[in-house]
Amino acid sequence: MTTIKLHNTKTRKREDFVPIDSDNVRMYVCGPTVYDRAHLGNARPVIVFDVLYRLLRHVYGPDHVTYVRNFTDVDDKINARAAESGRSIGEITAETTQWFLDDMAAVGALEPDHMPRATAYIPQMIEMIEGLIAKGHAYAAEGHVLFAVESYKEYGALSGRSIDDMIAGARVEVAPYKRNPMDFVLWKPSDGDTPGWDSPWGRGRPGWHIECSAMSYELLGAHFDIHGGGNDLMFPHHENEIAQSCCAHPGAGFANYWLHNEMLQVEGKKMSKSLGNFFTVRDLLDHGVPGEVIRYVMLSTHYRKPMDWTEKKADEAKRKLKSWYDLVKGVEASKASRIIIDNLAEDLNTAFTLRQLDQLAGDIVHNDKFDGQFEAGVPNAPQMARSSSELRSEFKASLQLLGLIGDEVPSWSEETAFDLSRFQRSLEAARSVAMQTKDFSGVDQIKNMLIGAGVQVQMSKEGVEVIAGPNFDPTKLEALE
RNA sequence: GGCGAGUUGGCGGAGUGGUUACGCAGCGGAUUGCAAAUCCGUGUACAGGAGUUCGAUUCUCCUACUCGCCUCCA
Repeated sequence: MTTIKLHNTKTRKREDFVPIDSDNVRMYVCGPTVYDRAHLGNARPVIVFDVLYRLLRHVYGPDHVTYVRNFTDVDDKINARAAESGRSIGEITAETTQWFLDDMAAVGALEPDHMPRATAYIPQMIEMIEGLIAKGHAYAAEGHVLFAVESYKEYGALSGRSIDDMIAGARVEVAPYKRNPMDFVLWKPSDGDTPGWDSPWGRGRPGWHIECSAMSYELLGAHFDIHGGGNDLMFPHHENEIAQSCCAHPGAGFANYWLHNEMLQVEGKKMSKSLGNFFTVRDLLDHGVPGEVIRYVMLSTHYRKPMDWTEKKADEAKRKLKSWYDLVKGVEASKASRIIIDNLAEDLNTAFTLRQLDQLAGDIVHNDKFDGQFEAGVPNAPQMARSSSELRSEFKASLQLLGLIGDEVPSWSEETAFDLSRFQRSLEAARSVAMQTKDFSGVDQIKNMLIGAGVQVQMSKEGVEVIAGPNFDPTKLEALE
């Protein structure tokens, strides 16, 4: 069996992944707060952990992996959005949740086995909070319930901070009811305009971190294998999750492996609303960047390195994917290549995996030249180790494992339906005349106009081929008529 | 201020204690009326300094620089 190696943030080392129960490998990834379209940065953890999910399923079997990714549908950002738009909270979260699912499906992400919504787990959160109070890890004050960070001596271990360090440069909300400035909210009171639930501390709503602790416990238990998310969540979110979960279920262990993806940048700069280089996955899709291209670009950088989104990368990815898809049209997938699995098992080395795929593609092209010739008795033909069709099936399965293709080649990669045949005929006619007269000026004129319209013109001894290129513009051809 | 990641050829981006992935671009060639496409060939790069070592781009330390998180945001 393949040994997967993962970089564990908890130990800051690359470790062999050993599941608690190989019949049920359990992974929790922090999902979105549903108040708006997912931006490109949101897609990175989704794609990264989707690759891990696919790899785990491949290694342990599809029925032996449980992947949970939540929707946080109670949050002050949502409340603010509702207030400013006049729409109901339920309407906003339902719409945004569906957007997220649609957009993530477009970038090839499988749906997790469970996608719990925070509002469906309020009783479990209240129960957990009550338990924390009972054990002396939390206290109620002025309608709030706060987690007492000093009650948990491991607090800060994941992100490598001490409570004292953090207080020094603290940007924490100072509140008179906090025993320690780092104490964070488990429950807070709601007024008449904010959503709230009845609780032992009055009508209120949960703080940001408790939902993940409650839902992971409910769906995966007190001890599970992998917990993932963006590295911006490391502190405070994951730190607080650990504090809550480990104090609520002492000795259980919570998550064994913590994985964090690095942040995304755009053209070398941080993507942020204030810098104006902020865009959503939907923006890209609507501007003709296919989901597979987004995915390819994401996978071309290792997940623990900052990834720079550039248009150039997207263009290159598109070209590369097109050439790959050409090789697997109508091909039935077999088993993914060993070398692809092995590279993914090395802490998800997707960048190297893409290079290996390209190698496979090259092998297929090379193989095609001699395929079957030896068997057919062609003189001097080399015997190929494997047939081209075998290689293609393996290649397709490898692409599928990475989520870069489904059953069919994506339609965007097919050529334009625009009929170019009459241009081809006139070019052919002009060329055959020119071959006699040796005056190619007329041929070149037609050719250049076609090229100007984004058409790829290929002339050889066998004939003339015209193919719509990536920047094909039919309107420019009309001037030719 | 605290925490963390990184610095590899024109660009992107792997990897390794000793034999210089790979992609794109470029260059040379084959091919072509010319091109395109394709194919063949071609690149001695690892921030700076010190140390460990027979030998370091790869390990250790220091310096410089870049980036991110601790705020909206993953």
